[in-house]
Amino acid sequence: MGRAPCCAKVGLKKGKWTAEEDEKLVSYIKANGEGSWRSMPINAGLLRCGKSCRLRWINYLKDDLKRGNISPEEEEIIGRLQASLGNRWSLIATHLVGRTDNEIKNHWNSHLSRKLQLQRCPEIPLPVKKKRGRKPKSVIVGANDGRGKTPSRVRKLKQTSGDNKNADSVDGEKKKKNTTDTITGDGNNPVIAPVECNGAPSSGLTSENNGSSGGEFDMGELENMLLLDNFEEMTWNVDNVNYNRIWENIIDDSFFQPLVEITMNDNNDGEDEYRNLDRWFDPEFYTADSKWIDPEFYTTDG
DNA sequence: AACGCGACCAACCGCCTTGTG
DNA sequence: TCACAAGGCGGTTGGTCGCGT
Repeated sequence: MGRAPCCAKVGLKKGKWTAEEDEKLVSYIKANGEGSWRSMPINAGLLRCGKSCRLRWINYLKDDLKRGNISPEEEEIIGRLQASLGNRWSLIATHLVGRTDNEIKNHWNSHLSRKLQLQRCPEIPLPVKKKRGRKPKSVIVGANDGRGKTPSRVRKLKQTSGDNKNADSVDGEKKKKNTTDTITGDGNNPVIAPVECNGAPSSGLTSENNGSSGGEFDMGELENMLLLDNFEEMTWNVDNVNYNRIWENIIDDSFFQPLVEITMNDNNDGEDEYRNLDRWFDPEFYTADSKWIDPEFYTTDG
């Protein structure tokens, strides 16, 4: 039993907004600014609940919204961010100027998720539907359309931190109904559980076992990665230990997904440790000394 | 022309998070 | 520390549109 819905009050209008209502809302916000959503409808002379006003403003009436079809470039960004961040639409929306979380979410649910699954797992048959009805605005393409780049490697890395608690969970169980959230981990360091897909190209970084050690580390593959434009190296020193981290640049120069951390053990057995950074990463809160969540370790000996 | 069906998307619902006293 | 209110978020619903039969 949750809180009673805010729109349960008798007499409040629901459903489509009229042009007159839009006008009232816009003129009120332009005169008084955003905020105080609960009292706003009364002050603005609207028979709507505050939440409804907020949603209408954010998703439809704001000046800086970009209307129209989502471009292939935007789809590329959405796909990569969704792979990295999960269904955190509001966070994803901050990387797309003029797009709202609702718009991105709708676009994802309506055809991007299907499109990307075709690209990543073409061998998995999608539910066959009789092809009828309206053609989609943006044509759904198959795996070989030339636009689908290698999916974020993070998705292919094995998730091993099974006892991490989801920040959204209560008593170990998610309260929301029908949730398909793939993010695990604690509130500060949630981790995206990978999508298993036999058709995904091998990165050489994926361990076949769930143990904390062992597994093959393909140095050749790592070197090949470093030749790509979207991978970069970063090194630093903490307590006389050199760290060398490989980053995957998944969006632009300001958004990197850490992929592999290499700890240089120059002073003991000469083995370097390769740590699979199979963890979710929020660039807004990331610092170099962030705690890892149950990472996998790899050694040069394999 | 009428109907059925799928695509689209605005809006709703319910839970979580944050702010405040 | 706790309770409450308000804001925010993500999942879902349902109305509308347009194409195929």
